Amino acid sequence: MVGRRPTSTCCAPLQESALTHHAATELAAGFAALADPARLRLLSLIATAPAGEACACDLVSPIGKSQPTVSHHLKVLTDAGLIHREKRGVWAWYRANRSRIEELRTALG
Amino acid sequence: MVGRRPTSTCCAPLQESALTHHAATELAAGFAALADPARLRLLSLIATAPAGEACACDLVSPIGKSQPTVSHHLKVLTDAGLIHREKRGVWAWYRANRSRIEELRTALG
DNA sequence: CCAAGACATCGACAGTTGTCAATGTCCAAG
DNA sequence: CTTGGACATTGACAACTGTCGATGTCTTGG
Repeated sequence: MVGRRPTSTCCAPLQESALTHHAATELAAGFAALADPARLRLLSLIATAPAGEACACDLVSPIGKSQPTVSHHLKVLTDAGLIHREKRGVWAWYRANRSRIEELRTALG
Repeated sequence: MVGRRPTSTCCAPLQESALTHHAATELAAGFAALADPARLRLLSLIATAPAGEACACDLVSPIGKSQPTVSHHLKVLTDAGLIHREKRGVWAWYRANRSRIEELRTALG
């Protein structure tokens, strides 16, 4: 009953085979980024934004937290690979990384 | 815009509409339970166990943590609704709550 | 009733995390 | 060059989390 999993992507669905220590760590990091209400709302705001991208300047007031705090959460999401940041002029534009989200979704399959 | 979310489940997919504060909090609690390698491995061990259930006595050594620590993680998963606990005699048997897992999976859709 | 085993709970401690005010950095407009 | 605005980074602090040893609570077998 040792693990037999395709190391192709990050990890096989939870309900198909037991996770290795490494795969579990990788997955947990992803879910940790989702484990905060403010970040979930940021991600949903970005994912549902027109043209698929949102300016940081439009993300502060809806969240109801300070600008540094929102900036921090955006960094956490970025580091986890869930969103992508692009600086254009003075503004920072964010878009959702659908494949990374799908990766985590698949793990729950 | 407080809106129509299907009160049947917890919340609409992230990429379809912005999350309310309440829905985000509810979802975040679920993902927080998944945000630890040990808990992900426990969940995968339980979900892939024969007959769909696993005895706590078989979950300690694979995880490589102490018995109280494993017990703690099982409680976190239980409180988050991801697994269900049933005491039979001296042993505690756990089974995965597929619908709760599916709920979180749907949110990532 | 007693002893042993399975599991949960407690208490303590270190490490991590969310938050904000203050400050830094970069860009654009004058 | 100077100013103002948009974000990021830093520092500090309280709150939370993972971990373990010790201990408590049941249940079963004798």
